[in-house]
Amino acid sequence: MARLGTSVEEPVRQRLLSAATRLFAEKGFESTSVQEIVAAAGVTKGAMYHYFDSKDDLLQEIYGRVLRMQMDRLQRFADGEGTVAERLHAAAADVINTTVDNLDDSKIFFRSNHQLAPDTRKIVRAERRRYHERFRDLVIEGQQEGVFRDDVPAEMVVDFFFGSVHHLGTWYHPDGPLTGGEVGRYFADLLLRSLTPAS
Amino acid sequence: MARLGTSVEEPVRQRLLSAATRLFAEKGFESTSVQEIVAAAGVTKGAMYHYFDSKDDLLQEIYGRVLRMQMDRLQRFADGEGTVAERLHAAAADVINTTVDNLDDSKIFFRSNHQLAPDTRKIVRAERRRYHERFRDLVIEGQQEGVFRDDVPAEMVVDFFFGSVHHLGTWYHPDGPLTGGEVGRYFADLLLRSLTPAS
DNA sequence: TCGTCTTGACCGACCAGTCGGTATGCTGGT
DNA sequence: ACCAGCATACCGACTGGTCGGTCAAGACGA
Repeated sequence: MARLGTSVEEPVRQRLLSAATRLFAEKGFESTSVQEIVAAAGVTKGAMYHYFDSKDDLLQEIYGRVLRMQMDRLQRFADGEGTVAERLHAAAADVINTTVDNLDDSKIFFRSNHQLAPDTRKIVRAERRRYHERFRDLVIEGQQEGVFRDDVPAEMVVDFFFGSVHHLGTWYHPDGPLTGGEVGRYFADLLLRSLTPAS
Repeated sequence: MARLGTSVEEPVRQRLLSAATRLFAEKGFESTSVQEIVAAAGVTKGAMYHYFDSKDDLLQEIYGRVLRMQMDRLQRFADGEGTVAERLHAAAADVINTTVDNLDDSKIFFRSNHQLAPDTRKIVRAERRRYHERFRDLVIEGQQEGVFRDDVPAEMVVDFFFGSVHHLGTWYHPDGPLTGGEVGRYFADLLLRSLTPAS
């Protein structure tokens, strides 16, 4: 069933994931009941528990999706062509863009950490650390080349920048005056300038 | 009651507020039951509902406290002495310091917005906007004087910086290697440098 | 005795998750 | 061509338990 191109309807599993993402982002994980999720997806509880082990399982699925996407995109830009400054700028602007394009995912990702099962939380944290380290290595690379100032630890720079990314879910509205690309360019500019050595 | 310096024990109201703050920060508002709060404060539910209207009332009280403190401190630095660059640097470093010193408050403040009653949320948002605007005005002042670069909107700079503040609750640990003062200095440096005009 | 403070049993609502059952359709033996 | 056997997909009433909040009654200082 559901042969390519023949089915207009999303499969049930996907509908559940979409509904859960929207609701978790809007009202938070704890304030969303399973009943609401299945109602939004147009199925019953039984169907949900057929596809997922638990409500937490839905959340884990969302985390996995976000982690995979973030890492993929960072790799692509960090290992790309150009000077280290160009690569850092491109990677930074892309993170903002991706975050803005998947705002619901990002809201959940940054706000629901403490709802994860301890084991899952450990995995997420480890994955997240690898991600930050890849970003940090770009900064260190620039510092060693002498094109970035090195009187602030690279870790600090990364935490500084990712704060801004994290924060996007709080203030950015897709129907506001700014596109994701614009915010991405501004923020990447600010990051690069804060790294410009004194002349 | 509770005359200054005479009572060794914190009054019940204060104990409840402290316990709620600690628990909300640790496990989140929705995952903390009233039962746990009153147990941690060493009183019963009845006592709590004598001092507070509801669980939400506790949260509102915490928000009010944070809002008042933030605004007070910003005013003091923004209206202080020195060049605009010095004042912005001092204000920025102070926000970080205050956030780190009251990490539980900050975690709650930045994570529990969507649990607020709609009316309260409106008030909090308005107060928060006034706060951001005061900060933004400092940036604009520097841009008009020509000591800050003005090719990035001041609002963007403020959102960029407060993201980093917001984010502190996620990664900063009081018993880690960095003091709040150090983080404050680093972040304020990064902010000021990102505003340095091309020479 | 009056008002403030505190108690703890209790309430109805709601929650995540379970379970017995049904419908559908594929598979392979005849 | 047929049917028995079985797996997948789904249903929705139900359960055990927790939740925020209430209330009548007591404790106690003024």
